[in-house]
Amino acid sequence: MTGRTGLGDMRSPATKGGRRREDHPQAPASPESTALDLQKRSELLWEAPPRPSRGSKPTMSREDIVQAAISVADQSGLAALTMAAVAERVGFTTMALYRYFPNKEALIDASVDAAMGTPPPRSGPHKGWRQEVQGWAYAKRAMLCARPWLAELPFVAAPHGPNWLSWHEALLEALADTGLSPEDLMDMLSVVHAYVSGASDTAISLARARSRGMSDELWAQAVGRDLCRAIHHSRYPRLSAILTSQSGGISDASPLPVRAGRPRTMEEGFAFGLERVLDGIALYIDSNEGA
Amino acid sequence: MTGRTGLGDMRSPATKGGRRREDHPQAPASPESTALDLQKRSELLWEAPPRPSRGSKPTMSREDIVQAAISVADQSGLAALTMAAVAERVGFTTMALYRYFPNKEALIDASVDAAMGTPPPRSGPHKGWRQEVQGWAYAKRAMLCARPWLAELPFVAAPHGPNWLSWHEALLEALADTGLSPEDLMDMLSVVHAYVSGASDTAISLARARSRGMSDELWAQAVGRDLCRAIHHSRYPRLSAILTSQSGGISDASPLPVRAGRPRTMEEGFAFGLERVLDGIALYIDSNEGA
DNA sequence: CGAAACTGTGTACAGCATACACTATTCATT
DNA sequence: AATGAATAGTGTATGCTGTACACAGTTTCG
Repeated sequence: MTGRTGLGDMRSPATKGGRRREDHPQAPASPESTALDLQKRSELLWEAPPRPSRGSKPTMSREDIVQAAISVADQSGLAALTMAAVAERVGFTTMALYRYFPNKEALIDASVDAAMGTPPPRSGPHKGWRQEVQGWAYAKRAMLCARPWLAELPFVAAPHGPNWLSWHEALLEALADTGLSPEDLMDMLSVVHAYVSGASDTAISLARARSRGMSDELWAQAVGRDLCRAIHHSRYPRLSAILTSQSGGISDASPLPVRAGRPRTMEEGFAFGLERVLDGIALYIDSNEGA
Repeated sequence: MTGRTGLGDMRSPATKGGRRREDHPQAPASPESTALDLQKRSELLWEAPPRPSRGSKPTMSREDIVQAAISVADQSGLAALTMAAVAERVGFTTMALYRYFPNKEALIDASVDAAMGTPPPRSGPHKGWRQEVQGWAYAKRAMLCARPWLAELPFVAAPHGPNWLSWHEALLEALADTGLSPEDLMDMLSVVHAYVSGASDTAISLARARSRGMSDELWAQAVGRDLCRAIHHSRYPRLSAILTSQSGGISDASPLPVRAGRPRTMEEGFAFGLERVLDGIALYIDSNEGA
């Protein structure tokens, strides 16, 4: 959900430029072709095509290209992640990349999974589900903030690569000692995942602004400004009341989420929310234990 | 967070095409210019420029253009939302749009806020925070699923328009009888918002697939396929165990989130998670009441 | 009336993903 | 060793994109 900034054009349903022999002008992509696309993408992500025996050897590996793509996105954001930019980084012409990936979408699929990495391994023994889930949540949030461009890509549910699965595996491991049924486990996984994703949006946005050279103060100011418009509108009585409720209200430079009184940092807000979510999960686990 | 599909190129940090007089080749956009951009965008969203007295009257209103943009995105997705497509819809040449909005970003800012609409008004009296928040959550989820392209835009925290604020206002109203402090209210708002956003990603992705003409079965199949790859990998023992845990494991056509045994629908999964979150919030409210 | 300010049009352009034709390379088969 | 097929990377061209700029027509103020 939610606000947005720099974004490069990605993953068009129909191919973007170029010609397409059988493109019906307005057809919304036939179900079959779309489904096949998803399958192809998934296969490309999971199955390395066999190295052909004939012909000259490739200079680079797919992994090299992916690393180049990631470093471009890390340095300059998703909008800068163009085939030309990646090609230049590896010392290729643009078209050479198409020997490694059939299109930009496939390259991004691979880059996303690689950039996600794997969750940090647990150091000691299992410390109990609550602490383990907390650790997972912070790790995931940190990963997203470290590569804010990952969150700029719209969710399509598929394809999901090896690393994506490994984050899920880790969360299931964190929940190992809860004694929940498989169905409940999957649901809990969804809850935690949903909260962490949703709650990280703001931090990710800040990370993005930072990487574009914007100071934290400037960013907070920009975000606070919109919120503060509520103050002068009768349409937002409660928001207005909260924003003016304490200590002289909100200065223009107040951090976001804007808070009167003792200001809480974004991290504190995340931790606070996570505690609520974990409390709710704990309640369910406890009530289940007797059964 | 999350997977992804068709997406149109949007909101580049530096303007996309065209020339830019003072474009330093690699400059990451100076802090000042970025901040000014955000301020300009916010102003465009909130302040209607005064109608000039001289010159011919505009044929359309900004609102007309926005509606055209929304209907293009509704019908054909975000990738199809191009200046040319919008112009054609209103019967203009492409360039005429620039008399109404300085650039595509501004048009999208306005379209996003308009498309978000306002939360449905409460019909009866306040039914207690829990039920009210629940209603809000379902309304927001429904809104996002109805316009899945909204969730394809990456979050930038700013600018936030009038309707965006109105959703927040409504959530605060739902929380009115909790007796929470302003700071706690804002945090609770963040928690609920985060869960709803994050937990709707999958449903939104399905909605997007649907609007592209993909059947639910096909979509579920595509999503399930990746998950099921875990089964054959020793790297994902827990995921694998869950997926094979019951009733012959997961068929290729199983719905997502994939669940063994009694399958739960996506909506049930959302409801389940929401209950956990609300439980956690309730716990906090109750423990606060004594204090 | 005429100048100023505005509206919508036409044209131009750089950047994008990518189709296609090409040369150079390297192995498998003879 | 010689030959031919499959491959790697290059070069060029195309359609689409957002948008700068110059223009023609319209309206209103001085």
